Amino acid sequence: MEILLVEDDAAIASSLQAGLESSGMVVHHVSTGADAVASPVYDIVLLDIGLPDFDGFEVCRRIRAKSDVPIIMLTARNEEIDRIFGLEIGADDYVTKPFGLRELIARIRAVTRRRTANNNAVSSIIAIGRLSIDVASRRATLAGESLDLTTKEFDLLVHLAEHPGVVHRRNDIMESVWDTNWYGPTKTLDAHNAALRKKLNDPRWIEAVRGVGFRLEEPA
Amino acid sequence: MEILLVEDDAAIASSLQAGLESSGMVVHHVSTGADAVASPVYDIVLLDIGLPDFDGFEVCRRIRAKSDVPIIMLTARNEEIDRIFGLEIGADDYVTKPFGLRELIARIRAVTRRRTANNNAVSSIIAIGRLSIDVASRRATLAGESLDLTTKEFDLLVHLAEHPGVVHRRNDIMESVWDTNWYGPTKTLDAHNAALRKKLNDPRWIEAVRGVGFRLEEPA
DNA sequence: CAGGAAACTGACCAAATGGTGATCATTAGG
DNA sequence: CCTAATGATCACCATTTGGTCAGTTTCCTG
Repeated sequence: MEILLVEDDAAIASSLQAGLESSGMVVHHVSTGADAVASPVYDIVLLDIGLPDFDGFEVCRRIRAKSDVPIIMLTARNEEIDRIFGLEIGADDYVTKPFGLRELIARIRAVTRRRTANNNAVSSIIAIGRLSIDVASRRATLAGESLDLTTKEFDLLVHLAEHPGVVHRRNDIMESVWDTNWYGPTKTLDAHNAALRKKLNDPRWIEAVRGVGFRLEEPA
Repeated sequence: MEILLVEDDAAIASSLQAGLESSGMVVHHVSTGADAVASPVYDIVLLDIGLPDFDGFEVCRRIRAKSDVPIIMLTARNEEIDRIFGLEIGADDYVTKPFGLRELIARIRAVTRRRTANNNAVSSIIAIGRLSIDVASRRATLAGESLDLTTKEFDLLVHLAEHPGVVHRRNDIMESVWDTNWYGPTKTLDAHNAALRKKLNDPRWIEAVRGVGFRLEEPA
């Protein structure tokens, strides 16, 4: 865990640095906002609000402009909480002085844990050529354009997209999307398939394999 | 208040245990570092430094690796204080033997009080565009304006905001906010959802995904 | 204890969605 | 080239779902 500590008070900085390093963290210390903005990207930023050159809010904004790194603000007075809040800068958390080292470490862990947890939840994206499907947020885009799909259309697309290029049998699709493996005389699947094809613009996205089922693949 | 007492001297341990229990605390006693590390999490740990297997510093470090529980070190000799300081292990306080029971109890109270007080001063922020939510202090602002939300509205907002952009199923929302996964014919969720939308000014903040649930996202 | 805010509920409505079968088009195989 | 089988398309109808609202109950505060 590599930390960027932005703090102009030398006493506070060295004490924090010692404490954090004894917990196995690597601390890079800078004392001005300019240095902070110019620094490479670390795992997390601890940012004091009272800085000599420009204030912590501005630093926060500039870091955010180029990176998504977690930021914890260190604030001296309680009143500053309201300012943080009002400004709606992109900090992940804040700690008010005086704070214990334990508090701070716990916060660092919490923020990074939250970050990675969120990333995991978002990483359910299927990409097939120009087609991109985010299963968790139930959205699909084609060549950057958002597709407006109904529930069944989306489920059908996901089922096909989970194994692009392979043929899915009608029974399997019915089981996965409609919770029944019975494919009667109805045209339900075909109807939704048709709707999906139309929204994909090019019907070749979904190829019918006669007597078997369907296959999803990017048109040549 | 449940206490984990880590002490290998049987005489000291039983005397401490009796004293603490007469003050209304529940004491779990183990006599080795291995047992201490393997114990579940209690409200506070009293940790003797002179242990038979590995020393108290090591135990402290290992407990810290997995938990944020307050720790008070019990040290026999004054010189050890320096070691505690120098090592900056994550102990919250220490008392030197011999110590009075009254003093120990006072320290326990002080540490736990400090802990909870600090927790109040520390908070975590979820920011989604112009919307900012402070979960701990239960406040939300939109474009700098404070939002006046009811309990359920706030809980609902937090649940959605923890994963912005992803679709939350009605069942999941009910479970998280209402402690029931049953979504009957009632319109409870919809009613609160409507109220929240109104307070967010723009109904597009919360998008309904038909047949599935809801998604929170900043309107374009 | 009274008043008011919050929470819950069920009825109602409008719109989106899904299912159906008739009909048309295409393909495979003889 | 013909036919049977399969897939595609379309319009229509029933159902489901979400949004709104008003009325009632519950809870909290002064």
